[in-house]
Amino acid sequence: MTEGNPAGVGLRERKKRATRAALVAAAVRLAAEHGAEHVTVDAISEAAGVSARTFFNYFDARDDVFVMIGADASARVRQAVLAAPAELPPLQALRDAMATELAEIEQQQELWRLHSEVLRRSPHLLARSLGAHMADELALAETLAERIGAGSPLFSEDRPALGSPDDERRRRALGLYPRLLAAVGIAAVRVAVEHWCVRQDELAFVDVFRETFEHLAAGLPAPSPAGPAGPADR
Amino acid sequence: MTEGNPAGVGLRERKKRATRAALVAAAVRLAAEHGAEHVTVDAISEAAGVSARTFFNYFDARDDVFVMIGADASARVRQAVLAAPAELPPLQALRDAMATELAEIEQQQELWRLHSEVLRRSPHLLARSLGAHMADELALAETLAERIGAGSPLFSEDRPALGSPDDERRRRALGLYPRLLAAVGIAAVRVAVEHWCVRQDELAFVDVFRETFEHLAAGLPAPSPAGPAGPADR
DNA sequence: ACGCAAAGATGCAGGCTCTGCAAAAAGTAC
DNA sequence: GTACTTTTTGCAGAGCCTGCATCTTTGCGT
Repeated sequence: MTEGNPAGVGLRERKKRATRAALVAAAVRLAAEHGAEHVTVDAISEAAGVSARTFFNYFDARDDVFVMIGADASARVRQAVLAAPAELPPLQALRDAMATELAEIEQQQELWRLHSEVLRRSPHLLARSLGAHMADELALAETLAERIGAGSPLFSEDRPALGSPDDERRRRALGLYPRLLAAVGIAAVRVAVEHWCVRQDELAFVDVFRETFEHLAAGLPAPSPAGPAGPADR
Repeated sequence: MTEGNPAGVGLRERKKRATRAALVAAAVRLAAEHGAEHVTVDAISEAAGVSARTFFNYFDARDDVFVMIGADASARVRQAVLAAPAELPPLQALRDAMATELAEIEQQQELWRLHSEVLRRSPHLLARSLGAHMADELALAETLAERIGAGSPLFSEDRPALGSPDDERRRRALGLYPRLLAAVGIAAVRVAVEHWCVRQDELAFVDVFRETFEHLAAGLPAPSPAGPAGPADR
C-alpha cells in the first residue's frame, strides 16, 4: 500500500517523521533550558504543535523522547562489522566499525552536545538511555556471531522488544563469545566517551579510543606505573 | 546514635531495615504473581503493612523497589578487591572477588530466581536495574584505582548520586584503566549470568564464569571453531 | 519512670503521567 | 466526490509522586 513511491515517501509518512522530529527537538531544547525533570509533556507537545495525547502516540513514556536520538547508529555499526575485511580479528573489526560511526557523530556535535548536556544533568535519563541500548547489544552480538561464522543465518533487521519470546529464542542461539564481545565493546566505547568528555580540553578522542582498545586486546594487564599503553596523560 | 551497640543496631534502625525488606519482599512476591506492571504502590504498601505514603519515604520511585536487591553486594566486592593478595593482577583480583560474591548469591537462589523472573517479564525494569548499577561501577573503578596504587586516597563509603558535582570531581580523578576494568568486569559478569540463565540445565555457572574471564584475559581473540578459549581450563 | 527532642509514619491536597475509548480530522484510493 | 484508512484529539479515570502539617514512636538524659 505504500513504498512504491521513491520520490516522496507519502505525505502521511513525511508528516509523521516531522512530528516525531519536532517532538524530540522541542523536548531537547526545553530540557537544555529548564532541566529535563521540569519539562512536562504538555509543554513539549505545545511547543511541537500537537496535543498532549498525540505525544503518547509517538512515545511510550515521557522520558523516551530524551533517549531516542541516534537510534540508527547501531544498525550502521552492524553493517560495518559485516563489511569489514575477512582477515581482521573480530575485536578489530568491531573497533573500526565503531570508530567510523563515532567519527560521523563527532560532526553533528551541536545536537549531541545539547543531548549529552541534558543527560548529564539528569542521571535518571542516562540510566534509561543505557538500558535502551540493551537491544542494540543483542543485535550486535548476533551480527558478530554471523561474521565469525559460528552463527546460523539469524540476520534480520527487525528487533523484537527485550523480553519477548522471540528475544528469548535469539539469546539461546548465541554462543558466549559473541555476546561477551558485544557487551565488552559497548562498555569500552562508553568508558572512552565518558573519559574523554571529562577532559575534552586535554585529550583527543581518537587517542583515548585507541588506548582503550589496546587495553582490551592486551587482555587488560596491570598498567605500568608510568603509562598504560604509552606515555602518561597527566 | 551510632555504632556503639554491637548486640543491637538500635530498634529504630532495625525497624527501618525490616520495613524496607518487607516492602521489597512484598513487591517481588506480588510481581512474580501478577506481573510487575500490575502491582500498585498501594498493594505493595498494604502487603508490607505500611501506608502508601511511607513507601515513598523508602524509594524514590515505584520501580526502584524491584531493582534494590543486593545493593550491598557491590560493597563486598570492593572490599574483597582490596583484600586480595597484592601479587594478583587486577583482572584476576576482580574476578575472584566477584566469584566469591556470586557464590554467596547462588545460595539465596530462591529470592534471586523470583527476582530475575520478574526482571525477565518486565524489560523496563531490567533497563532500570542496569542504570542503577552505574554508581556501583564508578565506586568499583575507584577501588581498583586504589588497589593499583595509581589513585589518591579517595576511599569513602558514601556514594553521591550520579551527576552530582561530587560525582563529577571523582570521575576526573580516575584514570582510564580502572574505569575500563570496572566497566568490562561488570559487563562480563552480566553476560555470564545471562548466558547461564538461558541454559541452566546444560552448564554449571562456575564453568561459564571461568570461560568468560579467560576470554578477557586472552584479549578476546577469535575463538577456534571447536573450543572457545582453547583447550579448557588450565 | 518521666519527659523532651529527633526521626519516622500517616493523611491529604494537588499536579503530572499514561491508557482506553469514541468522535473528528486528515490523507489515500477509486 | 465518495468511501476507506490512518492519525489526531478530547475526555475520563487510574496511578504515580511530592510537599506539608500532624501524630506516633524511639532514644536518651535525668
